[in-house]
Amino acid sequence: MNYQLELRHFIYFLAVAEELHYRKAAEKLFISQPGLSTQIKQMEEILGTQLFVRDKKKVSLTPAGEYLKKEVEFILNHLEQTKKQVKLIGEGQLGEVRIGFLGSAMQNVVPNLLLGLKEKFPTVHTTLEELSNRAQINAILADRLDLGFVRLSRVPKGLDVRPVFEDTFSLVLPGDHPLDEANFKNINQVADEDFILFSQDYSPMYYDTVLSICEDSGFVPNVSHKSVHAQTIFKLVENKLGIAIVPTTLQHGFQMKVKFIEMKKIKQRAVLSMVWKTDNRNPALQKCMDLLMKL
Amino acid sequence: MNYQLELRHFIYFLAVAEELHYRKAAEKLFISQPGLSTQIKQMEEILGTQLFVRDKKKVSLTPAGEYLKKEVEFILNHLEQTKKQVKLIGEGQLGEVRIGFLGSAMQNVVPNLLLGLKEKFPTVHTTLEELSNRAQINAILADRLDLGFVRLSRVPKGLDVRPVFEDTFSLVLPGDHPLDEANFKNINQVADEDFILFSQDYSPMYYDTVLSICEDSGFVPNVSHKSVHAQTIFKLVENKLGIAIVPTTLQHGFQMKVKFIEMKKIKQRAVLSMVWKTDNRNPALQKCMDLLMKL
DNA sequence: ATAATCAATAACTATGAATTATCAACTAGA
DNA sequence: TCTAGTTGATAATTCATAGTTATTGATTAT
Repeated sequence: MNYQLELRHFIYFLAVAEELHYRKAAEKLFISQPGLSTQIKQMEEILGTQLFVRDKKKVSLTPAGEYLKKEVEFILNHLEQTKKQVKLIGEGQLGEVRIGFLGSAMQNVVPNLLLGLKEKFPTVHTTLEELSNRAQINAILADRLDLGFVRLSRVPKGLDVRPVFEDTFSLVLPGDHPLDEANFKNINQVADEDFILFSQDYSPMYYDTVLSICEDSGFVPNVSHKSVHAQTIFKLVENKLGIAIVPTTLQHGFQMKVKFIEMKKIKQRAVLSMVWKTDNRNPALQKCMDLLMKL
Repeated sequence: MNYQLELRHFIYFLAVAEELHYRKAAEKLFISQPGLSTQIKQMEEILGTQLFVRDKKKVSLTPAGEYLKKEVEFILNHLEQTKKQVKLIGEGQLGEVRIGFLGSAMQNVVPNLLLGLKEKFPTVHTTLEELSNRAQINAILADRLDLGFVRLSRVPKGLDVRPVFEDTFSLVLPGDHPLDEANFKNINQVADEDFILFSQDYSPMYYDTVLSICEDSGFVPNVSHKSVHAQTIFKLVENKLGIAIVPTTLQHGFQMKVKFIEMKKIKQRAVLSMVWKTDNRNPALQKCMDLLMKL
């Protein structure tokens, strides 16, 4: 005698409220009329209110039933929507991917990913945050980020990495520097200059790589300044406070009195990788990764 | 294996989503852990989506589950509200009463009813419509009105009537008419004047009653004008186009150069009755009627 | 190792939804 | 005023399945 309301009740109720006829409603529901009768009666008992008036030969709604009908229509409709949404999210057709990236990834990889997402999965939303390598790794481990774009060769256990973009390095020189594309041969030519590099803790891999480039040429660079922003580095070069070595694509999007000399011959590459938590179950992330494989 | 989603599923789901722990959730729900496990699994099957990730020693929500949790919270909350509302409407504590009335009922009975409702059942709303006797009867029969205030002695089958207010009749005379409260004795004194009365089809009972008043005095009135609005009748009297006989309380609320002489001695009374459909199940109407019994 | 704790699985029980069969109340034709 | 044919409500029964107990396998902690 202490029953609970169930969706079944609502569906049955709505059928009767629409047909105002038990037998016809029962037929529509593919159940027997007595079953329907008892369920409606039970429902009235649960709610503590008469919902239908069964008068001589005709069924009609009470005001409470009238009210409930509207509500049930809303609830069942809302439910149907919810079911669809849940399914879509489960399939990764819908949802959110939280992306972190190094500033240098914004030149190329991240915009392409966003464009691809917009085209193939327009219902997948993204949040973007520019973060250092370390900050991205921490955020991913703490489940505050789904996907990161970093320059690291090794990542903590539980995370997966995969290179997505390889870039040559370019020398960054003041606009009026004697060296140019034509007379540049070897990085030894600038061995005595001051160097401006990205900070180690912003991207140790980059730092190590640049040092190894110099090492391969037989000198140790004199690092006078370190920074975390390309903008700052270029500004320092422009003001003749030193020269820099940066990933080639970084040059796009800045308007500075500096010149870039791409060093195609040196073997080191600036590798941008994506990182994610191995057990991340965000289905929208899967769609993202599929897309990145193709870029 | 073709199950239906039920509210039970939602309640179970929410418990697990909150506890993120099957055994604890099951305890909270007073069911066994295996039962809970199978129900959640079934739910995931119905929705076609994983809702929880059961990893080494810890349960967590998938994005789809995260979304569903919010929706379920909303739905269950909305449902609880609805249940309460339905109960209240069933008890007549809430709802709407559609009232029709003759203009003359607005002087006294209807305002008192509204005041009483506001005090005792502030959640019962009303809609008001000034309508003729006939229009009210039709509207009540067609279920467009719950309650009417009419001047009729007989009503069609299926409707109930009950007098709610008895009023004496008053003579309405131009302001400068020789007759007044002091020298008035008998309606015979105005037997030769022109009479202005409410139209028969607006209220046949009133019409008959006025005629019977005259008849009792031994004359047949000369009816020069008929109208449906007190305002019009008073205006005509003011302009000396005739005199009128109206229910006494009608005089309130008008500012006219007319004088009223209450005829307490004549036996006829202007009876205002309430009418309603015998089988009207609007519980808010019951509250209305209870109130009117006490007025 | 051992014990403890997690969720999942298997076999079983028992609740109660749904069925069939029937009834009582009413309507509409002969 | 008889049927015959509606209507929804009851009663007895069947049967699906939610929920139970008992157990397992996997993992963690001591």
